[in-house]
Amino acid sequence: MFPRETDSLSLTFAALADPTRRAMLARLAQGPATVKELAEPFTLSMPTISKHLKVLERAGLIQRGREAQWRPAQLHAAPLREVSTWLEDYRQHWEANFDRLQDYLRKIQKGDAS
Amino acid sequence: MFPRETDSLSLTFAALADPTRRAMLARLAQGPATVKELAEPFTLSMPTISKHLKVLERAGLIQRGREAQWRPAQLHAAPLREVSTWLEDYRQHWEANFDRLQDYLRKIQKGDAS
DNA sequence: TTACCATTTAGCTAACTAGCTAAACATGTT
DNA sequence: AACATGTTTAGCTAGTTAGCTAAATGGTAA
Repeated sequence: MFPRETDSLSLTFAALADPTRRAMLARLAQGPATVKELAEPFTLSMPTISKHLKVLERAGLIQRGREAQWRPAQLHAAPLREVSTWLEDYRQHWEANFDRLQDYLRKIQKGDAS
Repeated sequence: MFPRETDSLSLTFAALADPTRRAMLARLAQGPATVKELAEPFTLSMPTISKHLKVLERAGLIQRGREAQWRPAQLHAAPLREVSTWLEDYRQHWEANFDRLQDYLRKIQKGDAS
């Protein structure tokens, strides 16, 4: 009904929410690759691969070049820094038994001294 | 056509790919809250809020309790640790001009000495 | 029991996504 | 010019998502 969210973080998270695309990024972390090279590990059709690349490109996670009939892709990790920054606010919540500590604090706050 | 991905990381990223849900997590980082409290900052209907909570719960990002007619939610940050671990492999790619360095390395590798 | 408050379920719509095949486009080779 | 290779576009289908309203459920309080 309403246009879907297009804020940068949402675009990035959505792009990362697919194992095929994450595998592509992992490959590109090793260096640039052509579409054919990126498609090689999968049983997907080329158009499907092409679409995945579009999603990554729209999220700013890859940049594409032109070399003869090839359209090499390379990783552009800047959006991942945003993700990392976002995550930092939650680090204390997952580190070192924090959840159990929280539970304890909540319990004593309710007056349960056991 | 095929069932959609259900691996843990994909579920987590998909849950995070929505600003409403991220705002809910930010609120829950301050402590548990009821559905009504979580809904308060938004103009969304209660059923819509309820659905967002389901998505967060399915991703394991929140846990829910029962207290009389309330169903309080609390943050469960464990899945975010997975995200953090996944991200680490890419840290070098976004840090300190790394992209520009990569460009330079690629250029000299192609024999362009300029 | 009735009323009220918090929350979820049912059922709908519009938009988006991931996949496909077939066809088109782009570039280099013969 | 014709061909081969790499990649994208067009157009389809099935399934998912985010929103809504109306109705049902669960629990407390009169």
